Amino acid sequence: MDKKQVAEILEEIADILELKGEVEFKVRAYRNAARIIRDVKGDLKELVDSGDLAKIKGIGPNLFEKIKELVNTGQLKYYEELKKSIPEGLFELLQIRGLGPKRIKAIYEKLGITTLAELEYACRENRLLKLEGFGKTIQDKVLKEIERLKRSSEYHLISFIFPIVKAIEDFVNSNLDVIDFTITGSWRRRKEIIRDIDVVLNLKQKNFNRTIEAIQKNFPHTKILKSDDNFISLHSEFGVSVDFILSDEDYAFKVFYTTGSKEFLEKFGKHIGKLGFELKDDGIYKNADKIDFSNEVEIFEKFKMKFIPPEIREGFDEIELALNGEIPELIQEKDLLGVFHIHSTYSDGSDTLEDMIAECEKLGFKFVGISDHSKSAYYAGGLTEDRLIQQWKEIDELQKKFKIKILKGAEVDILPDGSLDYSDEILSKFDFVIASIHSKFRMTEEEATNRIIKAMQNPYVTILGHPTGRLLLGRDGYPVDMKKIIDEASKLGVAIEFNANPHRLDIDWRFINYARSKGVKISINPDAHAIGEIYYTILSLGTARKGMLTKQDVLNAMNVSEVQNFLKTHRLKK
DNA sequence: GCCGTTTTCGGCCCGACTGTTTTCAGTCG
Repeated sequence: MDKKQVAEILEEIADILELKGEVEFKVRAYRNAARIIRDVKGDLKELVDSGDLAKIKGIGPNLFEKIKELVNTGQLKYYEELKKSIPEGLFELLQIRGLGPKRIKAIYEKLGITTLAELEYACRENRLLKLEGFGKTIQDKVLKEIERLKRSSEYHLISFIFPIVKAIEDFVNSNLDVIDFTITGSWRRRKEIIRDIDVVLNLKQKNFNRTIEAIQKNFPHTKILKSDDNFISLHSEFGVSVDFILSDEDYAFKVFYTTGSKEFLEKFGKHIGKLGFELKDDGIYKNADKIDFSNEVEIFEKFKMKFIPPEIREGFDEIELALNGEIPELIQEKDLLGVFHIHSTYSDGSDTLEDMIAECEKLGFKFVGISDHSKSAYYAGGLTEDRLIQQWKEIDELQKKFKIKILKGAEVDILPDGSLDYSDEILSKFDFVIASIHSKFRMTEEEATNRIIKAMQNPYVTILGHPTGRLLLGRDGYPVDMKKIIDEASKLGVAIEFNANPHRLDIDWRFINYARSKGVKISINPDAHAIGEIYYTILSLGTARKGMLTKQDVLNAMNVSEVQNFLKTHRLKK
């Protein structure tokens, strides 16, 4: 182990000690030692062997022994033990400028936050404001910093990719002379997390150099990673890799092929192989002849398949369905008639009830379901019964002002024993109730599943909120037997939320098709804490479509009277 | 953690800056 590596470990020990609240002078001793090791002249191993290292001011007996162990064995027991004593994710938080060990310690101890994604989510819910010594400025700064850090990591949330996609579309439209272009890859398939962006270009003049020039002119901080005659890969200043794929007559094929997924293409290739065709990475062949396609639909038609929407090209049973003409009509933006799961300043939202409602009306929705947190969610300023009554009064007043139908609801905490955070008497007064878990995540699968099922059995619960509690790129959800929960929801007539917040996208789309096969309604909910978040409903629709959702499967694709009817009969049923 | 010694434990760098709070705490360099 060389000087640099040893110094880094000593620094890390100092970080951990600081996070653990050790006396600052001990921490300083480690930092000091790290600097000494980094700067010391001569070979470190010789200095250890001769004992000369111990003579340097700042290296006492204790540090000398630790450095000796590192140099000789390549590891350090003390360090390994120390690392285990705090959550790994806390190290990431140290990268945030403006957050030192003291503040991270507070965030960890008071809010239980251990990862960047959790911290970001907490900021968006204004939970940092609740901590002593924290204010809006720090919270905003933290958010900005997290945004920066996220750019350097490998995978990205769709809310991060979306504006980049927009920027690329604008760039292509105004700078390149194209016949057509498509952003393909996992973005087109609306995967829940995305690594890079693929753009297939069909240029009027196949001028490769001019394309590169235009890119460099518009994005001066962009680095071209590699390029050849029909491929430009760059690390964009957005912090994500973008590949431009230049096409010719093979535009349709390239769109098809780069959309993927790998699993879908494999199955597709296997199928057409049986028919005497071959799928290669540059085209579809019959014997030695490449087949021309003028658009993607033709590719499917050629093999007697119904068009498979990109979102469901994941290598499950979509090819069989397409061959049988059984691809369902997937839900579209225009089908969404309302939104549930809207927070306001009554609990942890940033915008007032009136502003949230006004925005929903502006977006063309016919109904809006208000659902602030329940009383136990103290971290989110959950509503006591008194405040609830106040909110209902305000809603009644606002209803006179707005055309959009306002539904009174709540996001009620499912307590650890599966009971709910309001009495049945209170619950009966809501138009709808979303039940979600926000506390005590550490459970076995059986415990979590039973906790949720018990909550769903309450006659007033209409929607199960974010069923696993996962935060994408942040933390795994609590383990649940999702099929069992869906079966139970089916029996009880409870709808399940597809939480459209890009951090969640929970229920996972992989279970949606099963839910719809059981007749369980899915509610596509923005879980909005600010007016700008209501659009999550639209942004995440594509990921919901991956579960083959149709209009008939979606609770908020019903009109107002249908929804009211659903809510009413649901209670009678139980 | 280390240092320095009045050899047994008290002291260990600090000012600028920022944000929160209204006199101070935390971070950074």
